[in-house]
Amino acid sequence: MARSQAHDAVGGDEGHERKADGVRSRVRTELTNEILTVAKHHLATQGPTGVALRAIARDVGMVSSAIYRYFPSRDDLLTALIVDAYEDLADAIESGERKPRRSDLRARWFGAGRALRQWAIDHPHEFSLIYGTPIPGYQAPEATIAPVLRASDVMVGILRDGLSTGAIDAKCVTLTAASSRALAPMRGTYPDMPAELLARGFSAWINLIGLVSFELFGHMNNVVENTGVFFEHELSRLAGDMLGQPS
Amino acid sequence: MARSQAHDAVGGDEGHERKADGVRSRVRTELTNEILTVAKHHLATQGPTGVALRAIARDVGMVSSAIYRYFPSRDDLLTALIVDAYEDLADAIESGERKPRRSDLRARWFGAGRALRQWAIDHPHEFSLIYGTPIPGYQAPEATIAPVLRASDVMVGILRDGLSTGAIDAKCVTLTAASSRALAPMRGTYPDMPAELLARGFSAWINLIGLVSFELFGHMNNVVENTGVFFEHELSRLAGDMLGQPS
DNA sequence: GAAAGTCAAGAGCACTGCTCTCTACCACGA
DNA sequence: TCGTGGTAGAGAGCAGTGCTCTTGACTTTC
Repeated sequence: MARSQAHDAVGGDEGHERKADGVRSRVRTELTNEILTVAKHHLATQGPTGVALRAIARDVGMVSSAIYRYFPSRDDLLTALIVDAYEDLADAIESGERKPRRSDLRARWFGAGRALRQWAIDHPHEFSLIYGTPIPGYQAPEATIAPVLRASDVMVGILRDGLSTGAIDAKCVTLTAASSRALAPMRGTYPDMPAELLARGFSAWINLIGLVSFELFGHMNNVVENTGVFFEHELSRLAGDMLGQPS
Repeated sequence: MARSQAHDAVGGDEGHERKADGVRSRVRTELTNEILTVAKHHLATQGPTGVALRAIARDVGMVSSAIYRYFPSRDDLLTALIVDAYEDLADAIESGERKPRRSDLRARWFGAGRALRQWAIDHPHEFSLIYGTPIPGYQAPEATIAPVLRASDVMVGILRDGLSTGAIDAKCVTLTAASSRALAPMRGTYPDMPAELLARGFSAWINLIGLVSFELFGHMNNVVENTGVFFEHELSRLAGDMLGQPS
């Protein structure tokens, strides 16, 4: 839930935290939590423009300048919300993929995909914060790496299981030497996986996010009538590409 | 370039334009153009937040309230910029697809895809305005339908030519009855095309936009080293899916 | 030439992020 | 136990935003 990170971001020198929790620091984290909760509510109801320090301060019951004791700038507050959203999304995907029995790779893929779409529909502003236009001055903090990996771990996990049981053919896609080289960072993250399969998985992931973005951002108007059905169709197509055709 | 639309949006009752161009209306369109030019410059250099009526008015050399004579609100100005961006993008894709000889479907697809990516890289804020997070209160005006169709016409054109020469197998993808029904609006736009092929083409288009978004929005950091090479790889994969493997 | 319509200008409202100073207060060390 | 230093919130203020309304000048039309 990223609260501790937000706290650290303000506190700065950890030398003061060795004494653990005095009364003061406890009140501090409590207030930090309250600010974040109110900010999350504003984000969910009014979007990013609704995350205004003054408005949040009004709701929390303190003066606007006091907020700066907890978050040095509005961007820092938004960053905390972004980290929160990443964690939330990872939770949703993980729980969606965990429901089917482990041997049914296709069901696990569908579970993860559906969870992603449903979360995006339920939290449009949070999804936009992650996969929409980035905030101007902002660049992804370190804290987002972990939850991003959690989501990709789920997807790679499906492929890995399919590979070990022989359900997936690693050579399903051809990859030129240059393309393989281009994927070096990802191959470093999952050194046990064949590059071909990683490439295919990343493609599918991009496709998935693209699908949800298209739907959420209104680019399916006048094109697709029933976006849910179309999403299922695409999910099935991608499953076929990665895991082979259904039995 | 959407200037005339923007003008109409303000003028409102067309009954006054029958007398064609008096001195006054000519000055008016000239000023409208200047405002839009300045706004485009601000958008390109500082992003959407830089499109501030007061700042634009300062550059144009008039008082802020005067802008409202030409654009009733900031959203209307942004809408004009969005329409402009759509037209610009359609221009780029069309010219990119038109370079190779007509019989080389694969080259035409690559030309269109590369043009899309290059335009997005050259105009990141304009791309974000179109395919990024939508503006809160905003919904796509009628004027965007035409340029969107221009882009999709290019893609469908490639598929149509491949179909007529027999290079493409229409039955390359299976489509359930429900999926076919879900695509009713698109099928209405291109009644001569088989639904299977339209579905495949739309998928590829979503994939393309997703790829460019991922790259532009920084989601390929720590994953892909050479995004250009990866994009070519994906372009090739999508071409294989739609047009068959290269000779 | 007078009436009608159009326009820029200016003041003003309600916001925004952010900085600065000032004064309480609380926890800690001597 | 009493100072003292760091932390807290409060308030004023700056520069900017979108937007509205009124006022006076101008152009077009009859």
